[in-house]
Amino acid sequence: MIEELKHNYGHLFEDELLEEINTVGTYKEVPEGYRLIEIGDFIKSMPLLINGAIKILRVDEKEDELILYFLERGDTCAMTLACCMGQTKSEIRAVTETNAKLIMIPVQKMGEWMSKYKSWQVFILQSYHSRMLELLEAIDTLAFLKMDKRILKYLRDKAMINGNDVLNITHQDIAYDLHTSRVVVSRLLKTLENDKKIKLNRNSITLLDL
Amino acid sequence: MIEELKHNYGHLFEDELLEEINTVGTYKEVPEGYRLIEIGDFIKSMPLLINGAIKILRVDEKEDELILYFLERGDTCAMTLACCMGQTKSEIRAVTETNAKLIMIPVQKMGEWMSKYKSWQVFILQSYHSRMLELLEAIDTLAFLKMDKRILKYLRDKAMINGNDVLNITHQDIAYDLHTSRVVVSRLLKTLENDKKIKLNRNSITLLDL
DNA sequence: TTCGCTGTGTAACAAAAGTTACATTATCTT
DNA sequence: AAGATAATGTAACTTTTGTTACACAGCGAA
Repeated sequence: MIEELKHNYGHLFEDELLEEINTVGTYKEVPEGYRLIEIGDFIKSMPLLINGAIKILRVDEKEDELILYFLERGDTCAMTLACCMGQTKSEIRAVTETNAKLIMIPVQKMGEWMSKYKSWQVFILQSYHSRMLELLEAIDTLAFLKMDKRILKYLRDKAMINGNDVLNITHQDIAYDLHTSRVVVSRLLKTLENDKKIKLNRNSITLLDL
Repeated sequence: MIEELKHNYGHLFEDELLEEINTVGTYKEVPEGYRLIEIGDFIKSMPLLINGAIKILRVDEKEDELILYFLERGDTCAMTLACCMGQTKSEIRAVTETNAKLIMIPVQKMGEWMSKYKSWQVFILQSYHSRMLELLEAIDTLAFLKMDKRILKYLRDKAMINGNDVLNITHQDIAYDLHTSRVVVSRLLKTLENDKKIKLNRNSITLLDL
């Protein structure tokens, strides 16, 4: 695991810290669609993403979902950070978007390394910052965009994350992530197809306007 | 300023840190409605709020606004934190909701104190966490609530912040904060009045259902 | 091949929010 | 008191989104 660590985090952390991570961290491989974190979970370890992607969702009392953002290689979950530090429950759901490899770090180490390694401190603060910006982007999307633009943005983000312009996804899946209804999604997708922005097939959507 | 500092932050910081804050910080009194931070500003100092309240807004290219949350006594602006650390521009607008007293801390000190004072480290991380939770609440509001509930929530938050159930505010003001139109606000407020939840007067709204 | 399930297309209607337009009322200015 | 200005009320209409209902197509299992 040390080579993968170096490859993904070598430019961020000094060797000593990489060694420590290697020693106390647990390597974990997770299949696509696995629920890493559930609302209300107490978090005992924090994930460093080695490869793959993770989808972060907000869920309300009625189990209505809304996608917040995706995490990629080199990212960590700031919400988890917060939960670790504050000993509070998770406010979000995390689901693997693709197969993923992670390293789990026990909570106690986080605070310890904060004082010990400047690079870790910077990493944690920057993670918070990035996640904050992603939440702001999610807010912009909700507040300022109509549903057709939201769908388009969602498809583009997803294509980016998966590194593929052909998305294997159903209209119902999109409806869940954007917290709307399947009929609305089908309707707007059809308009996007007529505008030559996408191509629709059963269980797949191809992005055309890149 | 040292007494006010102790009164508001004494339970958080050790005496030595309070002394440092007192030495390097600048005391500042700001009237209601003053723009503390504008989108795109480079932040050179970070504010500790002594009393009063600050409204944090998101603004898009077309100058459309949306309220994110209010800051109160004892809070600091995590977005400012992020900007300070990362040397990036502000992503939000901050306007005093009431007259306010603040202490401005120069950027350089932030990182310095992070390593030097455990209490400062905890304070900064908790601030990030709190602001993160407020952004999530803003997202919930946008994604899961209809406009009538959003208005009611807004009025309650505002009453809480101002410590007064009588709000001196116009329908247009509300429309700006919630990013909708004045007509929509007037219409829904009238319905809320008919439901005996509020009492409407020119330039003021009284909350009835507490 | 037939059956059944899942996914998609679409019509018809309802609800929510946004827009335009104008009347009315309160408050301030002169 | 008269006129100007700002704030509110409301009607009529449009657009956007959500809901219900149903037809039909693709595809795998029996």
